Amino acid sequence: MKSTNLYKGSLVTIILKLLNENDKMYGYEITQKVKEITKNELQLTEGALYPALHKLEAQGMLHVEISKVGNRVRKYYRLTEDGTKETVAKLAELESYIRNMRALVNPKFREG
Amino acid sequence: MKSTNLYKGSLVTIILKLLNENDKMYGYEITQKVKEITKNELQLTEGALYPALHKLEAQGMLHVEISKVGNRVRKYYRLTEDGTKETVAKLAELESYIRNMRALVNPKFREG
DNA sequence: TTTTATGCATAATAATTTTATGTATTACTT
DNA sequence: AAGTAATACATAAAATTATTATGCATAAAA
Repeated sequence: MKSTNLYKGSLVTIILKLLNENDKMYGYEITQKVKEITKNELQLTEGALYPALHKLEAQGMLHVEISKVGNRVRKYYRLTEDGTKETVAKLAELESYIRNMRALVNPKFREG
Repeated sequence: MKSTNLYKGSLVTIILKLLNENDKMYGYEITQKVKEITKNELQLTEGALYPALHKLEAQGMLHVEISKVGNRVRKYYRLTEDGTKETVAKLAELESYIRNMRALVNPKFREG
């Protein structure tokens, strides 16, 4: 992740949501998708991405499927059932975070 | 900071914005203000807050003014000029972050 | 009078990410 | 044909940030 330090803690949410939307993806593909969607504003670093994928897999959130394209190895990741549940939870957390930050930063968003 | 790990990296933004809005505040007051605004959803931990205030002071973003209320010491923090500039920058970063996260998480927010 | 609230502080630990590497295949350019 | 850029994985050391656990002390409330 290369950008502001605000993105700290957002990596898992991003990975889960993209997998939720795209069925299966491999690591490099995720980095490219993020660059594309954010118009180069956010670049996932490999040193953050791969350990995060491995951890999610170890936690049973993702299932891996190794594929070979020519002589090159690809690891396709897919959400498990638990991963899908976790995605929902993470998205709710993000909405809550955004709501709270908006309230903190903009008095207009503070309700009585 | 006690909540999701999404808040990692947001502490400085929160502190600067509250000081920008309230002219001067002391540490404990900041924790209470955050609780109030977020309706207890976000609790700043002292172990995070005080070191952050000290660091911002060392960086020249904040100016301290010690005050005594009864026998109790309070440290009022106030933005310096640099601190005010930094606040503007941090708020812009937050908006950018929210925009990017919305795009990542909600296809509706992706523009061509 | 004892608990809760106010008010500061720091140190050890944990978690997450950056930076720096490393390996290897494939495509593009000159 | 050779060199560079892109694709694709991986990990380890260092840095950053926050949590947890303390510690001290005053003031208010039960």
